[in-house]
Amino acid sequence: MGAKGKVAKGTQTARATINDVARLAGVSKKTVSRVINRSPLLNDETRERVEKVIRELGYVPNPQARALALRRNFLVGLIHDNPNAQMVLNVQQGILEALAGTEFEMVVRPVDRNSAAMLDDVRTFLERQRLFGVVLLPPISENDALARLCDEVGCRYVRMGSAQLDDGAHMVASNDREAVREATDFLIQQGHELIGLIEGPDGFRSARERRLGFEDALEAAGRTLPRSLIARGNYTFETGVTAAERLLDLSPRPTAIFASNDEMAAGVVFAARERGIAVPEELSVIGFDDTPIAAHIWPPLTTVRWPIVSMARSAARKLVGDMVGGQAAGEQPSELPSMLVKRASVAPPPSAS
Amino acid sequence: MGAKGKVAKGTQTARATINDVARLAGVSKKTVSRVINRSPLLNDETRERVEKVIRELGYVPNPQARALALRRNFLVGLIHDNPNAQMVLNVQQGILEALAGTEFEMVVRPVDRNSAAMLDDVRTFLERQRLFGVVLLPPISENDALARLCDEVGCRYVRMGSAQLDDGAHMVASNDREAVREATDFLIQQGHELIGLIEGPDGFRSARERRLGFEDALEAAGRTLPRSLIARGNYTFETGVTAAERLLDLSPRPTAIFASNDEMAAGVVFAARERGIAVPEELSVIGFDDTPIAAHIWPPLTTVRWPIVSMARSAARKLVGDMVGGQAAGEQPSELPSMLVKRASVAPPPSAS
DNA sequence: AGCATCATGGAAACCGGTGTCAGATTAAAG
DNA sequence: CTTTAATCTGACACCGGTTTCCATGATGCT
Repeated sequence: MGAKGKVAKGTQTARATINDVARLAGVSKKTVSRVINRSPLLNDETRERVEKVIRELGYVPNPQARALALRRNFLVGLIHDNPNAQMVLNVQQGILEALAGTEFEMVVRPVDRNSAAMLDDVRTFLERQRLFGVVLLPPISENDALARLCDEVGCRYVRMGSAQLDDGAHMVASNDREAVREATDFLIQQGHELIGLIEGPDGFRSARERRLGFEDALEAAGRTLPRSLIARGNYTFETGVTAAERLLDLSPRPTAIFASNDEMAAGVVFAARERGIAVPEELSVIGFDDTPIAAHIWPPLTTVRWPIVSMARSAARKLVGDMVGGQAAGEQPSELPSMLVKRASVAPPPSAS
Repeated sequence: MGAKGKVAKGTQTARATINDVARLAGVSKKTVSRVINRSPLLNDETRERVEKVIRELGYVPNPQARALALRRNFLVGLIHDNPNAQMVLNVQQGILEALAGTEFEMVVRPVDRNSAAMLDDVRTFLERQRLFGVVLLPPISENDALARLCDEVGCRYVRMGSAQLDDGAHMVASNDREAVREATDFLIQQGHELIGLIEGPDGFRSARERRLGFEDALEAAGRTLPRSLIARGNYTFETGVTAAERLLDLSPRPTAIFASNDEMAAGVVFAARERGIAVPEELSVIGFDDTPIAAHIWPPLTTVRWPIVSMARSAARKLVGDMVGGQAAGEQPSELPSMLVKRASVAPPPSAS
C-alpha cells in the first residue's frame, strides 16, 4: 500500500496547485515554476525548500495548463502506415520504454499513404495537438515531404528506417544492405547455386536496400542474378505465397529463397508445403525481421533480427532526451546492428548432399 | 468600441482564435463558445452566422485550452496488459476507426498486472492526463478494482471481455462459452472421441468461459472430461508447445485438441510436427481468435473468429458517442457474435476413416 | 398597458501554468 | 564606503478557451 498520502483527501480529490506550493514555501508561483523547469538561475537553498514542499504535497504540475502556456503538448506521436502489426507493436513498446517514468505519453496515428490528403491530415494533427515530437515509422518515414512538414510546423521528428536518410538527430537506422549480404552469403556457403529473391514493394527504401544487399553477395561470389529469379511481394503473407508459387514453378527450381520479410518468408514455406516441397531438405528459406511468426511456423525460419525495439527506444530518447534525465539519455545511436538468426529453415541443397 | 485589437501578425502563421471568430461574426466569445459546444439555448440565425465565420476562417478550437478550462482532455486511453500483439493492434484499429474524424486522439498505456503499484500508476495516469475515457482490454479489464478506480477519478470506461462482467454502458463482450461449445461440437460431429483441451491461464475470465463452453459440448454429448486431457498454457506459443507435448505423449493419444487461443494452437501444430504427427490426418486442431497466424501456418487453422475490431470500435463509440455525431453513434451493441472459421486443420479421426 | 418571466449576449473572472521585465539582494570593483 | 555589475525573485500579463453573473430586450399573462 502506498503511504504517500499526506494530502488529506476529503470527499473530493483536491489536487495541489502551484499556488499551494508557492504559499507553503513562501515564494511566488514563478519561483515554483522555475524549480519545475529546472531553471539554472535559482538559489540552491530556495530550490530545495520548494522541492521539499512539492514532495510533501505530492504536487504534480497540470499537463494541460503547461501545454497551453508552453504551446506544446507533452505527447509523442507515432505516425505509421505500416502493414505489419508486429512491427508496429514493437515500435510502440520501444517508444513506451523510453517514455516510461517521464511526463510524456504516446499517441498513435496511422495514416494512409495513398490518400491525397495525407499531408494535410498530418499537418492538422500536428498543429492541433501541438505534439512535442513524432516518431516516423517506415515506409512513411521515407517521405521527405513529411519530414519537411514537421520542420515547418515546429514539431520535432525522428525517422526510423533501413538506411540513413537524414542527419543523426533525425534518424535511427539499421543497415539492411549489409545484413542481407551476410544472410545471402550464408546461403552461398551452404552450397546453393540457384537462389530466388522475393523483394519488397516498389518505392520502399527497405525493399531497395535488401535487394542491393542480395546483389552485393552474388556479385562478391562472381554471379549474376537472372531476372526470372526475382519476384516481388508487398510484404504480406499472401503476396509471399503468390511470389513463391512463381519461383517454385521454375525449372530448374531454385534451392533457396530469400524473402525480404518474415511474412513473405512464411508464405514461401506455406507455398512449398502446398506443393509437397520439403523445407529445408529441398528448399531453404531465409526471412527478415525476426517477428514471432518466424519462430512459430515449421520449420522455424532462419531470419535477420531487425533491432526494431531498440531503434524505436532510441528514436523516442532522441526526441525527449534533452527534456528528461539530462545526460542519462545521452547521445543516442543513429545506427543499430542487425544479426542473422540461424534456425531450421536452411540446409545444404539436395545436390550437395 | 475600444477595439484594442491585437496587431495582425504578418508573415507568421497565425491560427484563428475564438476572438477572431467573435469579432468577425459580431458576437462575443461566449456566443462562439456556445456554438462550439452545441448549446441548445441559441438563436438559429446567430448560430448559422457564427458557423459560417468558423468555416471561412478554418477555425478549430485549441484542444489544450479546452482541456484546461473543461478539466478534461480529449484523449481516449487504451489500457492493456495483453500478451498478444495482434489483438492489441486490432483493438487500436477499432478504437481509431471510432475516433476518426473526431477531435479525440488515442493514447496507449500498457500496464503490469503483477506490479503492486499498478493501480496507483493507473490512477496517476488518469488524474494527470484527465482522460476523457479509457478502453480496458482483457485480461486487465476483468479487474473490478480497476473499474472502480475509473469511477472514482471520474473517468469513463468501457471494458472489453469474453462475458458480461458489467452493465451495458461499461461493457462490450463476446460470448466465448457459446462459441467454444460450437467449435467443440464440430469436433464431436467429425467423430472425435478423445479431445484434448489446452486452457488459458488461471484467473483469465476468457480461459474460464472457453473451458466452460468446452465442457458444455462434452456434457451435451453425454461425455465427461478426464483430467488428463486438460493442459494449461498462458496464451503464448511456447506454452502451447509444452502443453501439447504433454497431451501428445498420452496413450491413447487424443485425436483432436482445442486450444484456447491461436498462439497455443500454433504451438500444438508445431509440437505435432516435431513428433512427426500429421495434422490433420492424425490430429485435428482448433484455435481461438482468428489472428493472422491461424491462416499463415500449415495447415491453416480452424478457429473461432473473435470480433475484436468491432468490439473495440463499439467500445470507443460508447465512450465518445454522446459527444460526437449525436444519435449517429446511437446505441452501441454490448455483445458481438463470434463465428467458427473452418480451415484445413480439422479432419475425421484416423479410426473413423 | 403593466409586470413577471425567459431567452440572449457581454464583461470579467477563472482554469493552472509560463514569459517579460523591473526591483531587490548580494558580490565585486573603485 | 560608495558604485557597478551580477544574481535572484516576484508582480503582472498572457496562453485560449469556459463559466459566472448580470444587463438587456423579448415574450407571456392578467
